[in-house]
Amino acid sequence: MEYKFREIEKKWQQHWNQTNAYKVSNESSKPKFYVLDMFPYPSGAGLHVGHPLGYIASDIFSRFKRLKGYNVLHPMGYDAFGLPAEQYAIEHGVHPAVSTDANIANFRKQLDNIGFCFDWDRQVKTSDPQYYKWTQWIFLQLFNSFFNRQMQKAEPISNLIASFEKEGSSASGIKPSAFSFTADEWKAFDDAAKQNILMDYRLAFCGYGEVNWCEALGTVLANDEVVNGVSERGGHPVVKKKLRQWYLRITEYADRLLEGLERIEFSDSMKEMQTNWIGKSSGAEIDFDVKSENGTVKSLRVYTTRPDTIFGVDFMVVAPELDIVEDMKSAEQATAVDEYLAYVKSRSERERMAEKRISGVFTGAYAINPFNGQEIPIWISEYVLAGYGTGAIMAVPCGDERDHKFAKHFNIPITNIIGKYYDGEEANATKDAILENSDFLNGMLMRDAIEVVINKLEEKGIGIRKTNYKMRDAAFSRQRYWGEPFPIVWKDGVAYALDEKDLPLTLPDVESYSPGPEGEGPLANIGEWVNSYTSYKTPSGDGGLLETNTMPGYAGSSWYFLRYMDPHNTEEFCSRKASDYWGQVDLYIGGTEHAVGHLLYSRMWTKVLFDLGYIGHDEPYRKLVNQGMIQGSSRFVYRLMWSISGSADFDNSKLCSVLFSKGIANEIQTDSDANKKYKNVLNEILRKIYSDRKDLVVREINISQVHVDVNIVDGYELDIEAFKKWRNGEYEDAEFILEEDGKYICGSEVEKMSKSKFNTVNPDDLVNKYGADTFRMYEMFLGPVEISKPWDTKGIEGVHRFLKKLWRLFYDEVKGQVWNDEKANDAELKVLHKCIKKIEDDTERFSFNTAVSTFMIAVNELSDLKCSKKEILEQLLIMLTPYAPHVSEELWSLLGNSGSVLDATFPKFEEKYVKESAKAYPVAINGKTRTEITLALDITQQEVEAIVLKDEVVLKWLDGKQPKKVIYVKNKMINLVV
RNA sequence: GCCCAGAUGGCGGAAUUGGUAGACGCGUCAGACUCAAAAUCUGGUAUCUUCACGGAUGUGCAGGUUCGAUUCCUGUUCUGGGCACCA
Repeated sequence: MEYKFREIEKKWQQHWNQTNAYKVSNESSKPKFYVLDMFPYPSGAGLHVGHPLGYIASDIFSRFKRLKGYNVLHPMGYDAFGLPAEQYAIEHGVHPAVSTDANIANFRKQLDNIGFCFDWDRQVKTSDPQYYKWTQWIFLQLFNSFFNRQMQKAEPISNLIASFEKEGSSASGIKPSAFSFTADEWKAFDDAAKQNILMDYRLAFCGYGEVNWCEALGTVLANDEVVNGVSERGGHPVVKKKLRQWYLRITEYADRLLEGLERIEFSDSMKEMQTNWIGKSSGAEIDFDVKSENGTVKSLRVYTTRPDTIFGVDFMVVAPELDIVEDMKSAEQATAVDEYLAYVKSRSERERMAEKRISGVFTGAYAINPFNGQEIPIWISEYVLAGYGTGAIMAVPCGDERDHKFAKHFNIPITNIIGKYYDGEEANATKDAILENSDFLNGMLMRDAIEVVINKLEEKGIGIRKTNYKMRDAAFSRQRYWGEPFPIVWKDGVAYALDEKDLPLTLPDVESYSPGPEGEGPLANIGEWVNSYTSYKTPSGDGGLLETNTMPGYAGSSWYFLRYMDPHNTEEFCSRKASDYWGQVDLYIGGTEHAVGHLLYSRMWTKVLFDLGYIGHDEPYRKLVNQGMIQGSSRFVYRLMWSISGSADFDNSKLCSVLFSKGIANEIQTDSDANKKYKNVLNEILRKIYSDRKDLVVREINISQVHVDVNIVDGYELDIEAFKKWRNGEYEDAEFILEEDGKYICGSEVEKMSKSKFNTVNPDDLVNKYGADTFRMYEMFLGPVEISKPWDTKGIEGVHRFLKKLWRLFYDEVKGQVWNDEKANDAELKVLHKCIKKIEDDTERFSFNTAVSTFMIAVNELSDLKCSKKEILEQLLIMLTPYAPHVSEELWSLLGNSGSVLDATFPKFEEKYVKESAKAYPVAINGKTRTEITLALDITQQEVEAIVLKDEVVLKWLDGKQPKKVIYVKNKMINLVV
């Protein structure tokens, strides 16, 4: 009886399906455990072997927790809105809903192949109106809330209105705003004025922001679609354009997002990334008087974390896109400024930050140092971004590297305020220097001077203490079709929320996915839809136009973990009872690429829902495990680019492809003799094709490196026959220049796994060849789940062999059943319990690769002991269930068990079976291990010294000398210091 | 440019708290079984050196702390991820 994995896997997948083995109930006496995978986008390319890595890890953990007696929620669904589906629609005319559903069906089939324990009854899809109804509903909660700074929480906007009615704009607990009014004035405002003010406080609000505008395509492009400043498609120029946008006021939650990190188990690096993204800093805002030609700009406000360096300011830098630049420029500098502005407009933020080349222009205006009246030139440069701080900095070259380079480049004189700490060559950002050339700060330690200056600024009324955040409010709209419509109607320039009873506001079908006028989304082209709420009642009258932006990709994924708890609820996004039962996600598995996007947004949404009383916890994920990325290992062939001299009138199309094996290609490029030799070879090939054309000769050998499908390469050796059939026979007539041993060897490189690089490996093929159990275990065996590594299919045989070896402990091909009911002996029990301990520990700490090794060791040892005892094997099967559920269930049932192994109880480790009384200690002399001595575990230091000093090897190394010290660490090692 | 991570045999990796570097698997070499092959089994396999016993070197690179460093510290190189409209 052999291991027929295909039959076994099919049989049990069907069985589990029929018996609803993975159905999870919200009612259970067991403790709950919630395991979640990051929401997948159902891409048209389907799954490659990199995708299931995290799913297998979470599946193992879910099954493990189930064996440990938990009620485990492990759902799966689809983040189905997104750009690729829309792009596909533009190119192929297929409705995104149709292509998305096809992708989902394919995705699902691929997942099912691998045998996951998802409860598919709970599947969600963000593009389903029954789902996005609640995304819109939550948006309305954000729209109808403001952040009460005093309470540090979101509250209904009606509270704010009540405060305004009582106290006007001086109401306590609200953020500073440009609006200033009394309670009476507030009451007298018309609705439009009131709404305008409220918009400044809403957690979801409207503002203006810059987008990548491509005039030629008439559309707004994602950052992804802009490469080197031009559109990816067509290479058209891209400039920045201001458009009305929706935003989420995530900055109000900056401190809560920081504080929450202390209460959740994310890796330190992940917390660091989020902390850095939020970028909290403290310093001061300082107003400088401005002297400019036309005098329209009176002052310039800068933000600095180092007010102590105020006397080291040698120039100012203003973000070029700020409006004041226009008013500050002098007549003489106007042309240079305008040219520079045009340049900056074509630059993306990323390019500006990454730019090493220093650029900038003097505006012709000066700022006045408020303490000593010194005139400071005001420059503009792309390295200062409008979005951070006030968009203007005071540059202190002796203390800041960027400022220093800028000053050196433009020959701006540098004031040294830190004495010997500055060497004239490199800036020094120290806070430990004693200040010089600093007026009233002279002689003061810099770190002390910070406070002194801030106090002085506030006293003189020219500056304030200021906490700043690098994080900006999150842009929350897209000029696209395939996303959630906003439940907003515009009337006379005012945005009004739709009534909850009108949700969902469904996405209309469109004929064309091209953008509307002025960069608006495609919805703007459907007048019928935009006007469909004309009878809608707003407080300022009837009618209005629907918002034509749609929500971004992260809208639906910011709360999906809550919907899984109560996916069919038609009354609420998730009942409080369900969210109280499941609570936080206990284990969240996904890649680090979401470190600062999704993981911050969903944390914010959770906090808002918590503040408003809809859920009982304010952090969505208790523990996060980051899976590494599986990279592709690409293979290359080296193709000749024909270069022929002679008469030009020959038929190019007759030329065949010539492919050099890697070694030959290298040789040709590095060795002139080889080059000559292969020219002759090529000339012979040429003769074969053009027997009548002796005048044609190969001029030079140029070789291009071409990706080849990794699936037709065995290791590095190309399967030439398969290659000839590849790409519809493109290389059918190719000539191959092989290595001496007759092989064609490919080049290789580790790159991102992607279809275009022909380095994707499809899990379906591997499951078909080796089975899901082998595939699952092999993915885990590759290495730690958190680490990125290249995929290599080679080792999968080893894991498959392991499962066959396991099978042979139960059934022999010749003898049939070998398992028996004999009583286990001490050696066998020791193997089992060593295994229990290690599997339990390794699984708990997500060290799945070492767990697989442990299974291998156990099976090897049991094979050596010729142990086929049910007493031992049965326990082993339970432990193996999370990793290889199909074979475990099959053998479990063959052992005569009636219930499913999925519901067995994880074996209990017992110390007494593994207890040792002695240990073979490594003995080192001066830290170098020289021998090994076996000692009892309860031995004393004196006894150790006595025994060790009699050892022959030790005596040889001591060479008659007395050891200075004998270090004995119980259960570890012995070291003699000479 | 900024933030984060990683680097160990021919390859993937192990070493959980500073204590025998290379578990386990792949590959490879030798052997057994076989008419042969596959499958399976047994043994070897970091590098250099030695007939051998053994010795020396060795965890990206350069330093440091320690009786002892893959592990801690400082600097550095390369590779990967993110940088606000891919998801």
